Amino acid sequence: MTGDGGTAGRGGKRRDAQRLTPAAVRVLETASELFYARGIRAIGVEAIAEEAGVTKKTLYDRFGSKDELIVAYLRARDALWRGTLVRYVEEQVRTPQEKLLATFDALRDWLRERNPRGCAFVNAHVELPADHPGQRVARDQKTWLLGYLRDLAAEAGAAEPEQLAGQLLILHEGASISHSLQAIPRAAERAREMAAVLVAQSLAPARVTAGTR
Amino acid sequence: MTGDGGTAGRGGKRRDAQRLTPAAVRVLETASELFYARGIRAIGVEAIAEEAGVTKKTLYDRFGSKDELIVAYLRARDALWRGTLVRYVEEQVRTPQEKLLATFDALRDWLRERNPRGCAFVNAHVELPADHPGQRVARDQKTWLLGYLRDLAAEAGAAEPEQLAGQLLILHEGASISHSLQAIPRAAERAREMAAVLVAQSLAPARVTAGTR
DNA sequence: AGGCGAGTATACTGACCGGTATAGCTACTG
DNA sequence: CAGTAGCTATACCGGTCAGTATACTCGCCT
Repeated sequence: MTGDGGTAGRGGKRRDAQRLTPAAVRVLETASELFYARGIRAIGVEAIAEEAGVTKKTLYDRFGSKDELIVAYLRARDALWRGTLVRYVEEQVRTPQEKLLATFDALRDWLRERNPRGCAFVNAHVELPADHPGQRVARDQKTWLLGYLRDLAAEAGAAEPEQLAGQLLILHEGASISHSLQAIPRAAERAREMAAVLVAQSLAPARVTAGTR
Repeated sequence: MTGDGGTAGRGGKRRDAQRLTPAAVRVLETASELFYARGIRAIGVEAIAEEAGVTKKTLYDRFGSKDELIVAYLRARDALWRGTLVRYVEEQVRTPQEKLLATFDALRDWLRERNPRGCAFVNAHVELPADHPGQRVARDQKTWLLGYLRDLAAEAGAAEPEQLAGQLLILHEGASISHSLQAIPRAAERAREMAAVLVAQSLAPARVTAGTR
């Protein structure tokens, strides 16, 4: 027993929903699909409720408002991608620098499988107003990824992990968008090729020195 | 010569508005600012008309519908960015490979000056439904940029211009998005650094004898 | 036994938004 | 001089959408 039980002493009505009811799970799953596939602003709560086989009342009882549902959607997606990425990277025995490159393999699979519209956080950032709580989730996601890449870069012995991580993040975002726009075939693979060059360069004492400064 | 992107209107109706009336110019300028700054879906025609000092009737007389106004906005922005980029690249005497890198300097200035929300076409692509006519304008923009980069790459004597152009496009998009998300400071500069490495590598492979023509 | 959490069903409100209608004004031009 | 292009002003329509209200059912847990 977590002991948190609802001993009525609390005035505030908490709806944080750590544990979701079955209906809430369906709502969240449906919302995730529709928000991602057709855009957050483009889809209404009515459509979500209907598609989830739930009444609007239930939706509002569980999530409080569309804005909160949006945040829940982004958080769920955040957790999903983090898990997928880290699992992919750690899955096999790899050298640290192979791990850095493996993040692009993970991205390739992720985009290929069921994410034609690119990064949900970038999309949310574009769609939502600047002061929407979802913006924070989106930024946190990028901050986390940057940190993860930095850690891997440091582990690999990069000369300047922070800088390399920044470069790789740009490649991730660029590949994601280019895929979504269908501007370039196999964008993730191309980003990986670039990453390979940069990682190699960052690990080898400067030789090329393209330094136009 | 880049095969120009085309965008030739097929069997267009009237109201193509090559020459805009003074009121139409104000509407388009206002719409451009508001659509870009706050999002296409977030802003209504009423707000645009009011801000432009124009009645809704005039707006509809000139542009027909919000969708057509959106297309006009995207086309105008397309022309603006193409002009700015090409002018920047051709402005000074540069070697072909300096031109490739200069596109990132142009991007840096563009983002720094008045475009904190990144690429308007990426934003439009995210905001608009898949079958919206604006999607075509957005894709054409990317196709043009890819072609422009390919031509510069070929001019510079890159081993595989198409491939290099694709890489550089990914870098452009990645820098743009990273800037917009404020995930990385000086994203365009970092993208330029990466581009420098890739360009150097693309020109140097298999002892090219560096025929600096 | 009974209370409550979770849910269904349906109807409703209030705001906003894209687009239309009507009426009138001014300046140019054939 | 009359017609028309370009414009203002205002009111209105129909639809959509977030969110609320009411009333009722079912099953679990004290």
